[in-house]
Amino acid sequence: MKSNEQPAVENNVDLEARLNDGNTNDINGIAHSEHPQELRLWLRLLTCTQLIEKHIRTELRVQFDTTLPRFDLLSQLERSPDGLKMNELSRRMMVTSGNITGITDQLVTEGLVERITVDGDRRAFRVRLTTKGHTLFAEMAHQHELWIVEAFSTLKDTEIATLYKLLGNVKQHALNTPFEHSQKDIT
Amino acid sequence: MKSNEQPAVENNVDLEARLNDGNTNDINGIAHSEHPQELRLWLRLLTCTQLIEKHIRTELRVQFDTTLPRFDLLSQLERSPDGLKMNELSRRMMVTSGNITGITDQLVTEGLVERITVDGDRRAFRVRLTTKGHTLFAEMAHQHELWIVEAFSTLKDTEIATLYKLLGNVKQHALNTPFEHSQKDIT
DNA sequence: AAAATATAGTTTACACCTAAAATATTTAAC
DNA sequence: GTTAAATATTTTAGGTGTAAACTATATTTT
Repeated sequence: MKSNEQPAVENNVDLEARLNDGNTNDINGIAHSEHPQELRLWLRLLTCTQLIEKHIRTELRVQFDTTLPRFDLLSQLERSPDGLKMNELSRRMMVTSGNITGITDQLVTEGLVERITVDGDRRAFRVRLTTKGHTLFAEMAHQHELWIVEAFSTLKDTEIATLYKLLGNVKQHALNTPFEHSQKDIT
Repeated sequence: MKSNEQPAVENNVDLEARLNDGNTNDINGIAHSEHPQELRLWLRLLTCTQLIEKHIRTELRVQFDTTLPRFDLLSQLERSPDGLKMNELSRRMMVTSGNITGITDQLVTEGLVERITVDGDRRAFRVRLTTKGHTLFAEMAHQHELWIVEAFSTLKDTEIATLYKLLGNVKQHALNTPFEHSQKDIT
């Protein structure tokens, strides 16, 4: 009776399946395809992020009836008592400004943030936490921290530090290597 | 003249902004909030994944006029000459089966995959690469590998191995800790 | 000052993604 | 052998994400 198994989490996660095993290599194709190490790392990075992210999304939905993007936006606002402009939110959250418009609309409807006009620039708004938003975010952030700590509880402090440092290199490299396409060399 | 700066990539990425600096800690609030290390790591992990993923999405769109989910689905099929059932794709890609339906529809329209009936089970389909799909995927996968190798080119082999191993621990921990909610202990 | 450009934000069209309900079929139970 | 439960897939409704077009305001150029 295979009735009550875990729904999807118990299963293998085979994102990492699309890789040559090293055995099944065709004899002449070895030289050109000598980089599966990076591919493996990328798929694992992706899997880790997705697993943790899905967990957080579920908890936010079940416990607070909200979503990750909304939480993230509140999170950005929390340390800016005067609020942030829409384009500043867009930049910090690495999403398009159209997207910020939608999420902000949701949060305004829920009464958690408010749009405030900016003196001297009638195009712009500042988005600011309401009292209700501030209070609610505090609760959520506390829980959120517990989930994250749990997610990495399998690592020692030194290992966390190592991960942090190595990923810092990856991050900087990504930021310094913008796009092949916008590489309009001035030469 | 601040005219032609890089559009968004040159900017700081401030996902990691929502953290106590360690300096600005209120004196009495130190004890309870002693876990920002994990939070920092999480935000950095997220930033790395997002930067690389956005890059890949852009390249796939510009160079091949396709999307990451479609590429991923083709990728899953590539090593299964007989195809995979929808629910198997769903499991491997960690997305809902409804989602697989949509992506498969797209790929069928593009002529890259085909739905094949399964003998003895008229509910199920196997999805299989067409010749066209197989050929096109080979090109894309080659480029994809180059992008990924580039993304991690700042790391030494030993560092890649370290990252891979530590993330393996995180992944296993996430897989072994399903959901607080579905934790129906048999005890 | 008028014209050209840049910027802030919204809207539109479309792809993804989810959870939940609906369909169709298969398997298990009685 | 009919009913009940499980399985495979699709459909539906709604939130999130993008790129590109659009509106309105600011700034720069001439």
